[in-house]
Amino acid sequence: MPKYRDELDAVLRALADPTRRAVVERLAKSPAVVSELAAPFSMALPSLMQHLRVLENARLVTSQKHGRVRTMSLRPGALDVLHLWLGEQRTPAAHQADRLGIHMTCTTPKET
Amino acid sequence: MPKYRDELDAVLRALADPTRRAVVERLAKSPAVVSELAAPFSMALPSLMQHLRVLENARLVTSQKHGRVRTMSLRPGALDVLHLWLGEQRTPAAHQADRLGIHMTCTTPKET
DNA sequence: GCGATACTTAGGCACATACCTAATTATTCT
DNA sequence: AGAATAATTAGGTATGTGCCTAAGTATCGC
Repeated sequence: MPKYRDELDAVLRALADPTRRAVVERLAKSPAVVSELAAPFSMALPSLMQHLRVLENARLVTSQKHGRVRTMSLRPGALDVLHLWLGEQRTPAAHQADRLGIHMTCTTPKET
Repeated sequence: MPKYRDELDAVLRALADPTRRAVVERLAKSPAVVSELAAPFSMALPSLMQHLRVLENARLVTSQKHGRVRTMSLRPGALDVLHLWLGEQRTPAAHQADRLGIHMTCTTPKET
């Protein structure tokens, strides 16, 4: 039961950094190897690696190494825990907001 | 345009802390005054105030002072930006599911 | 085998964050 | 007015985070 909280905490902490969020955004499109992920950033490789480790510890991404190349992927359902929490927060206030016609961008998916 | 990113960044950073998240959870139920919010925590008041300031800067909450009492409320739609981002990160599989009208809401992600 | 490639490990520095106590301000109560 | 209450400001510490360089390990291609 407190597992959910820990999971959520790790996920939010991981996503609180712009670099890591950018990595997640990139991986949402498709898996990529470490050097691919590193390319867009003007950051030393070990620094990026550290971010990748954080993402992996938060179980947002997984990786597997083939030869000397490590491929990272976004874990399917990795963000579910966040969705769940968000859902819980839209209790009375959200309902009120809905009533008042204040926009609540619910689970309306976007096309890319 | 980069406003969205900044906003998202502030929100995620604010939510990355368990104390602040607990405050948000509390405020999702109803507005509350500072001392009410502080009560559940074994934390000095100024420490909690700092968290409240972070939440306010992230525009997750608003406050107004009447006399010597400050009442904090969750800003309606405060979490929309997160919802929006989350929607964008849905994996290709999720996009497909959306198209098909399958709702992939998580309940309890347990097993690995 | 040998150099190039793709990470990985180790160690270190600077600044941010989360907490504290003590003192202050501004209201409200008696 | 004077004491109690609610919040705020000021200032300090300890740990965490994000970044770096330098050096190491393990493959791959010739």
